[in-house]
Amino acid sequence: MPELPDVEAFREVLADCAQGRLVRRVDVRDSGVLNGVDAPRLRRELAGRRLAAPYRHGKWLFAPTDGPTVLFHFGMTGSLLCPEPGEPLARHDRVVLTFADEVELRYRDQRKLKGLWLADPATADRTVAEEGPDALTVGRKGFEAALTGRRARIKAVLTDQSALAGLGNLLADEILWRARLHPARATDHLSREDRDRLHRAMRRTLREAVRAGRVPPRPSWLTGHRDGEGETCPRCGTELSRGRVAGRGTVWCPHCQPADD
DNA sequence: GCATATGTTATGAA
DNA sequence: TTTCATAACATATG
Repeated sequence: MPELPDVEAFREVLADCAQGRLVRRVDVRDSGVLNGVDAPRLRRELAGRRLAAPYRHGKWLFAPTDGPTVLFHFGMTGSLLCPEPGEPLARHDRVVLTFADEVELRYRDQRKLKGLWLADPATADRTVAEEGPDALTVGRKGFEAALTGRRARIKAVLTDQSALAGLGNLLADEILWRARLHPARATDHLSREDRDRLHRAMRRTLREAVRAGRVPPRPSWLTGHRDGEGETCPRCGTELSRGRVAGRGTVWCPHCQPADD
């Protein structure tokens, strides 16, 4: 599930649920989601700490405390929730933080492809530095720099976190559809106007998706037509094409997004 | 059993 | 050097 808009929603969960509170208990129910830290050390290092303001870069979520910083990456199936008191534990609730007033924060994850890290603030900064600029806030110049020198197919570049941070498979398809660019177009063959359209489409798509807390599968969006046979383009009615681009399942409109380069 | 799935990463080939 | 496909990770669903 998680791409930038989802992670942004998890940041809000963290801010509402945990910011300013003291950690009372750390319950690691499946240490398979811990990276570079074991359950006893996580417990030791977090117990008694106070959560500061969380921040996000790309698909990474950072939860600084008055000690170490907790890093979250949600992989394909992770989520963060602040359940009502008494909400029974779900099968995939892997880590539960309980705060001083019994408020709970749960990291839930079916597939355990990623998970939690514990880092000092400098290491957290290094994680950010390894990525491209955040897709939600990058301006036209930063976007230009992210594409410059890249010859890969545009979808591969958009989803390459070291070029631009935050876009995943659904968002890349949605943005390219809005910008009327075929996902397999060579990045270095795009015109300035193509890149302008692409940046504008990215901004609009991200703003709306962040507002929705996800990439919304609305009928007016491409994402609303990914599943099922014979789906048609919500803009022109042409039957959508499906294939594999940059190793991922890809949907595009053969009429709105011509392949020629 | 097979294919698919919104994540990243290592590997070997082109 | 860059890019690509592929497999792998762990699990669920159709």
